[in-house]
Amino acid sequence: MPELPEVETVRRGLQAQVQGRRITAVEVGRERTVRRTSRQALIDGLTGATITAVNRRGKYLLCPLDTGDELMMHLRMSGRLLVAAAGTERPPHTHVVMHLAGEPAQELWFVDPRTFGEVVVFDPANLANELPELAKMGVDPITDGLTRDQFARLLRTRSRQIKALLLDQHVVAGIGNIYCDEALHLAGVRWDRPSDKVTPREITRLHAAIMQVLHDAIEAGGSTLADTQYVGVDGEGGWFQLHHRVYDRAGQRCLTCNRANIVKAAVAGRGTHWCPRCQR
DNA sequence: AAACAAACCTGTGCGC
DNA sequence: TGCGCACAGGTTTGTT
Repeated sequence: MPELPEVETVRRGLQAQVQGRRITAVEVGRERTVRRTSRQALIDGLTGATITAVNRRGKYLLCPLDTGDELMMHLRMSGRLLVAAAGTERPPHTHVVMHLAGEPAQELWFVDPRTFGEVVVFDPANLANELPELAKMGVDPITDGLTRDQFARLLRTRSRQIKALLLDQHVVAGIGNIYCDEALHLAGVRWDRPSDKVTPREITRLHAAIMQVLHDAIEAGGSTLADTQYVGVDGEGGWFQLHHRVYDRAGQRCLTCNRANIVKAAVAGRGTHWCPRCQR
């Protein structure tokens, strides 16, 4: 579910609501959510700690603590982070609850029906051992910045289908299925083009498309689909889904050429949407 | 090395 | 209305 724009929206919400606050108590329901370490490790690592910042790299939320450790939260497919008044009835699948010091008395909930998401406290000095995939993460177009030439080099390094390369978090961090399809359509590039055969002009267009779609989606608060799985920390959804030009529009007329219909096919198990007329 | 399938789970939407 | 199946924003792992 949540890709870079959704996670960034959550990050901003957390920054406004929980940065600088101390965690007074922690409850862990389902242990699967803290499988990277353990229930006790999370409780010990967070109780009494103050969240000093809320950062993001790709789809990873990273909160440095005043203890020197860092809190990492990943929403995967169905995770949600919600800030609510202490004592409010919790939704089903609330697996972690952090009680926050200060007024008003509030709680931070990690809610996750499919339990693919995770929450862990780690030692940033030992990143390569404790979170190896984060240590090898690629460039985040928003957090790190991504220049057109830097992007061009990433495409030339290897020959892979462009969609697979864009989705590879070790190359570019944060792009998921929705924004990948949207960016490729904006740029007029088909998903199965070999990355090293994309022309310089197309690289320029694709780079601009990625930056634009991520930027616009962040401005719109992300995409909330019909199942309302994704929402910000206040429970409000985003509205970028209203601007989707290919995602979830299979069979509908392309909004760019107004002639062909959007096609959807399963590519490596992922739904892939494109316009056969606009994308070559 | 690249491409794919399956796996991890639960909820929803669709066709019958 | 009810039932069963296909499918879903992510990532890892194993197999061609």
